[in-house]
Amino acid sequence: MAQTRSGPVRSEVARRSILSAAAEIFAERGYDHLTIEGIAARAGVGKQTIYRWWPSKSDIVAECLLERALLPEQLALPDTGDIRHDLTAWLRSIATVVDSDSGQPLMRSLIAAATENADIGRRLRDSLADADSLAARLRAAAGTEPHLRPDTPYVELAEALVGALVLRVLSRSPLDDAVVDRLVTAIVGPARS
Amino acid sequence: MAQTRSGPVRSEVARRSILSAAAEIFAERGYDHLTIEGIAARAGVGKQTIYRWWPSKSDIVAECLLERALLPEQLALPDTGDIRHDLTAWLRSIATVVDSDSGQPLMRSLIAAATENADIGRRLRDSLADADSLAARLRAAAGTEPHLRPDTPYVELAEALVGALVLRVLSRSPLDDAVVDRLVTAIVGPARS
Amino acid sequence: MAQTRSGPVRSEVARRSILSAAAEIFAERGYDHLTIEGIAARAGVGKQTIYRWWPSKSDIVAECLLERALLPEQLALPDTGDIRHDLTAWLRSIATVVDSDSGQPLMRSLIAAATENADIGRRLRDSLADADSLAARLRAAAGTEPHLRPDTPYVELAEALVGALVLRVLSRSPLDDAVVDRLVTAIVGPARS
Amino acid sequence: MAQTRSGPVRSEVARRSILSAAAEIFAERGYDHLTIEGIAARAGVGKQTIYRWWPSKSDIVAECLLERALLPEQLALPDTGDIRHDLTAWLRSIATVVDSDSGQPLMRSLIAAATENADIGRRLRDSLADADSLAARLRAAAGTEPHLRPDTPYVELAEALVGALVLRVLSRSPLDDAVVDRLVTAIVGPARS
DNA sequence: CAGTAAGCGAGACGGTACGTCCTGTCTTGGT
DNA sequence: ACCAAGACAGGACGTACCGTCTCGCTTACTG
Repeated sequence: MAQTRSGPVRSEVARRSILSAAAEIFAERGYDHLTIEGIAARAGVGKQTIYRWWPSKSDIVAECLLERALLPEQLALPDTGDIRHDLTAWLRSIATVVDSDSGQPLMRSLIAAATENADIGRRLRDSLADADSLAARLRAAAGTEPHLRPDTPYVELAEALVGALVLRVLSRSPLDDAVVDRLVTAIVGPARS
Repeated sequence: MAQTRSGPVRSEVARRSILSAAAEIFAERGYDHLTIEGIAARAGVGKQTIYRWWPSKSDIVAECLLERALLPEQLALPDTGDIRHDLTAWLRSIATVVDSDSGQPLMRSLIAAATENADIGRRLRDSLADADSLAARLRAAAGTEPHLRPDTPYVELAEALVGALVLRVLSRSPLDDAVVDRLVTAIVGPARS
Repeated sequence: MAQTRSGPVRSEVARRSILSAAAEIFAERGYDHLTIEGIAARAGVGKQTIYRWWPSKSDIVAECLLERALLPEQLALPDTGDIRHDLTAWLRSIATVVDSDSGQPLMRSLIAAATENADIGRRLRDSLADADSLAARLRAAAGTEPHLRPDTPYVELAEALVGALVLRVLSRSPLDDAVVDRLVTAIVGPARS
Repeated sequence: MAQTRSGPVRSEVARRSILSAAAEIFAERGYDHLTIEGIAARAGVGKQTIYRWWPSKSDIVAECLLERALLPEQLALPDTGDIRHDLTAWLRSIATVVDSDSGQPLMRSLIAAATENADIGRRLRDSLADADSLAARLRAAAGTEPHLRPDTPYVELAEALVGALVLRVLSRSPLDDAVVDRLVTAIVGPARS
């Protein structure tokens, strides 16, 4: 049986204050204006309490993502049975988030954080394109879409779609409806006439 | 007639020293260890000379990219006529660069720089997927690959491929041969039996 | 001929602000509440400007002493020709300073600073017992005081007197008139009947 | 009748570990590198155990002095009947301690501690010049030394001698044989021809 | 001989200050 | 006018300690 040390235990209050403060500052001012001192001040916490539990600010951001404190929730891929329609709707809802005044910097901040922290990178990929949603839907559509076949590498295809979004964020290209349509076409093939 | 200003003009020597110094430090230590003071010191230049001509360090990096001082050159898409073979070869040569010890951090640094500077983001996209190479080759292959049709949105397809690479870099996923094959399949369709 | 470097020169304004701020805080709160950050804040100066010119806070205090920013001025040994009377008057004026509410901590702070910085120690000794005043007066009195002879080691005798003061400060013993008289007697011998 | 509390009494083991650890660190690294956390760690003791029994680190040092854990023992004033010889021998033995590599910092550390704690100051004075040794010997010599008379204020004279030592430590002046001789002469008068 | 209250080790906590690094602006003297 | 050099005010870094506060344990007195 494991020997547990005695003494005080990690303060859940402090932990949550830190994550909330970090998420707030991140959303308000972006990743590179997110500082340990700022988090500590807003959370009402000593810096050491942060350094005790997280090795770097990117790890705090990663934990914020885990706690769903950073990204809006309405990004789930809908399921009407029509993959083309669902993808279009999903990309458009993403577009409204990403192309908003606050969304662009937020996404860029997330990508910046991902360059320092692999977990954030993976979460960025998975939270959009995880096996249970995007790739799975693509596989499920193999029967109805001639462009998609049973041996299509769905995971890579999903990744490519998400990657296209990332690239548009990085190049500040707008994600308007025409682009959404072309992206859907590029991935699932042209619409049947 | 306009009064032309007197005094010396911009020193080309200083400009090139600065870009070289920046490129070296960037390659050696990454974007976030790249500092104005470090550049000035290595370039043997006053800080003011840097601030006089560039508004931020990301703009210096952007100009380094323009001068081809940062990225290796062998990334041109080959052209044997076989799009599938060419893409595979191209991706593998990218993989050797990107999966090397120095390549991973360098790519992540570039992405980090892109989050601060739209030009870098665009250049990242275009230098890999510009209209004259990747997208053009995809369009040209429309005749031979059944998966690619005249109305396929090549630009977005090319972007998706590059985006997939970016996403793999961010998530530190290796880019081995099997992944390359699947990516090619995802983009240009399954190989004909 | 010496090659002088170009570039900006040390700011006299900053230097004086720092010394004033340090002297104020020292007088108000004592040596161990004197912090580099506190000095910088009150002086309206960056910390680096302090560290650029002084290796430690004790050196700032030493320079304050040099600039006569710390100790009151009325401590000069009077000269009426009567060494016994002059010493008594001088010690009493020191006593009023040292035994005041602010004087005790101030002297202790100076001693604390002296433990970190030999210059302060020497200045503490000399500013009270330097060759031109105390020791010189003792020597000059050799003719009139039987206790003092030409071969009396005046410097050490002066040092012993000052040392007695330091020791009283360290032990928080009051320096009342009776003690002053006994000290004078101990140093220059009993009064002639 | 008072309600006597129950529970364990103060741990003598802990008390001694703390004092030993404090004395060791004090001797090795000086008063300002002596920290409560360092003492606790070396003593294998919780910080609270220290704070429970001592209000500040200077009080720990004071108690170390009481337990004779800090100062070497050989500083007793010898007694051969010849006050001049005894004083000289005593001062020289102090000089070998004080002018050694470790002695100088140790004495300065003690003085630093004394600035925070009156007990240490008094002990510094008394442990060298207490009524039963130095002052008493001076009084006893009143018969044989013409410089010393029955009404000489011995206590202050002893204090002055010790103070001279303190001042030399503060100003980092060496305490060589010539200085010792002059100090003795200053205190007990010139040697008889 | 339980109950219970204090001492103990460990160490998390909110803080303060440290000394360093870098930012972007400015000043100086040289070319 | 431009440059190399670098001082300046300021902000953040990551570390060291402070003194207080839990924790779970052991110990010794008390009813």
